Amino acid sequence: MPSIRKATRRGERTRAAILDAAVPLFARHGYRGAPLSSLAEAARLTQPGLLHHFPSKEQLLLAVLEERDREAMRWMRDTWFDSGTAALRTFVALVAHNSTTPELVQLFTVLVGEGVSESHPAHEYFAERYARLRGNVRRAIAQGQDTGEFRTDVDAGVLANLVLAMLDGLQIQWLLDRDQDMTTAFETFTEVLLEHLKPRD
Amino acid sequence: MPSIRKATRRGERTRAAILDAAVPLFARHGYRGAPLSSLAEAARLTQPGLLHHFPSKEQLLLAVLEERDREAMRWMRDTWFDSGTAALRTFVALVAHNSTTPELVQLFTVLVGEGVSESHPAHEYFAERYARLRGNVRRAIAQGQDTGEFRTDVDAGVLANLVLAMLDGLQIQWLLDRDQDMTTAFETFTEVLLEHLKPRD
DNA sequence: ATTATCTATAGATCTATAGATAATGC
DNA sequence: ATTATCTATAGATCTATAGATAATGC
Repeated sequence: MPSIRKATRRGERTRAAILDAAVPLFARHGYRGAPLSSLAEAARLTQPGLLHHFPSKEQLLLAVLEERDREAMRWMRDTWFDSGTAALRTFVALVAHNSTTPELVQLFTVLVGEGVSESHPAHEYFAERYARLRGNVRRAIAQGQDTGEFRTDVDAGVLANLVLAMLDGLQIQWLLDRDQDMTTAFETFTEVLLEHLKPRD
Repeated sequence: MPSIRKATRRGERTRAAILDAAVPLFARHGYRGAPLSSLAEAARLTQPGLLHHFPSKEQLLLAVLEERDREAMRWMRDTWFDSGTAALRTFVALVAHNSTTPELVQLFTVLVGEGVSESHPAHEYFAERYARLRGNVRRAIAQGQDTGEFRTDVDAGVLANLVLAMLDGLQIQWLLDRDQDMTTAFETFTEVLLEHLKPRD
């Protein structure tokens, strides 16, 4: 309290409120389907009021993605790198966790779909995000291979592709029909994969 | 020629031209990102000229999806139902085929992403499409289980989810980075799955 | 004094309709 | 005669800017 400058200056609070308010709207309607006016209204501001904090809609989108990505990363920090098996099983826990936050799942699914378009402001962002995630997963699997935990005659990069693809694909189906249980499905996938990865004699 | 009424009445040709011209634009920019004016221009019409054939942009979108779905279905008709193994391997061939038509892959990936939003005009369409595809895949696997080709202690419905999810997920990664070879990846997945499905002693 | 927020509005763009003109095909 | 296409435009909506007013915090 004494030496720390009051951290909640008004601007910071408003900025955070805008980022929070934008999540459900971008999730429900996508970037192109959510007008600035509705984003501002959700944050209890006028539209120029919002633009005082984010100079354009594009920059707001990127700020939302970075903010939510940072939070998602925090969730699974540290857990990964004990063993390859533990790393893969952590993804099952991640999927189970995601089932409790449909809004965030929808945010990323809707935006990555839009973002496949090269003309979309988050196209580069998603390309880089996947490259990074793929690298993380690949390294976890390669480490399991190095320690003799996993068989070595399979390409860790390809397996990383499969893991990420399964996450995204199951989310799509779940969002289109909540009866499709993505946790059970991903659990099955993970066990099939781990069985396959057992070193052969 | 004699009794068949001239099949290419002008209206039908224009309608087909509109549907064809819409594919690359919806693929590149999504439904919300592709204005009617650009769709009309690509079909060499004015905007009201286009709306003479499709009374609204929504109806045009649905017509495009149904048209392209019909074509995609034609591609893999009949092949499926010989054996469960053949059915699953057919999907590998489908992925290889898809690699040659990035525009169509992008069309469906971008639109299904947008379509996850309940406010999107194709939301219902995609929900039904996935239910139908899932049923088809599930039946192929269940048939393999009935004939003793596959082990029976796994849920065919869950496996159908996995197969469709993998298709979609790999497409996303491929579209974001064409270096990600989805055919090899899907082939690996299929072999892992088939190995797992071998009946145990 | 500086930062946040608002009112007002420019300027572009978007879907859809009305009604006139041109082309087509029985 | 019917269908296709066009011109013109209504009416809504969208992003962003200019400039005035209100609130905040050293």
